[in-house]
Amino acid sequence: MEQIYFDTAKALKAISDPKRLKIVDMLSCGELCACRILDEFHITQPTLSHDMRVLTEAKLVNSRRDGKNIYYSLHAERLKELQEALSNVFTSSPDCICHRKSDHE
Amino acid sequence: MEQIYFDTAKALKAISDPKRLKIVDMLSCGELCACRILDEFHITQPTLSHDMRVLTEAKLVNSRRDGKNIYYSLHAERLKELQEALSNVFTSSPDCICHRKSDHE
DNA sequence: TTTGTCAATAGAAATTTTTCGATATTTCTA
DNA sequence: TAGAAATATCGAAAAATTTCTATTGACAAA
Repeated sequence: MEQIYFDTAKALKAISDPKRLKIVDMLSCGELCACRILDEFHITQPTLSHDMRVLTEAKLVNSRRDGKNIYYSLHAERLKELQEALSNVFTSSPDCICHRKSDHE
Repeated sequence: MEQIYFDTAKALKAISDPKRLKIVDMLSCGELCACRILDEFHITQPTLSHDMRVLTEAKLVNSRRDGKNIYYSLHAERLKELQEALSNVFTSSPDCICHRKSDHE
């Protein structure tokens, strides 16, 4: 199977959770520190840390340290790539598998 | 937490799998029967049946019976809605949570 | 350099997801 | 109507995810 399906699925999995989706939404207005994000949820600090790791490992979110705080922001380019990948999947393409012959036709 | 995050996350979860993402890609060229889809993967028939149920329950895919076969097709409107929901999440909005005051500011 | 604050990691329990073999259901055809 | 073909459902095992408590690590301020 083509790599693009694995890469796209991994990014989608990272945001296929209401909490992480809301975090991305929050970050869309600009960077926020972990403690600020934590305020919005009824979860423990390690749980948020895990969620942020999922988002950063999927390259959807950047992080930087400023003193004691970690600030998170969206990886805009990567998000755009994800949207484009989705558009490609959702719309017909000439080299689509379904244009090949099969025994069922 | 807002309902839109749950609804969107559920749809995303349905396609956050390389196999199901490829199935959507295949369907983007037009409807296909289950047996035709099964040909493309090294999985058993019950496994595909489960995957198709996930996609149809997320309303991303329609199904219809024609004789012995079940034909699947994309639910174009719903896919469009998903893309729009994602765009909203990815871009800044005036009522974003991060515009509210907090103790950290 | 000690102490307090913020975030990451370790380890574990609970839940969800994936995937299978076996079986049931639906429909066509002989 | 009996058998074959396509798909769905059941029940279970394995793997992945979620989320916690406890602890560690990084940094700043006193």
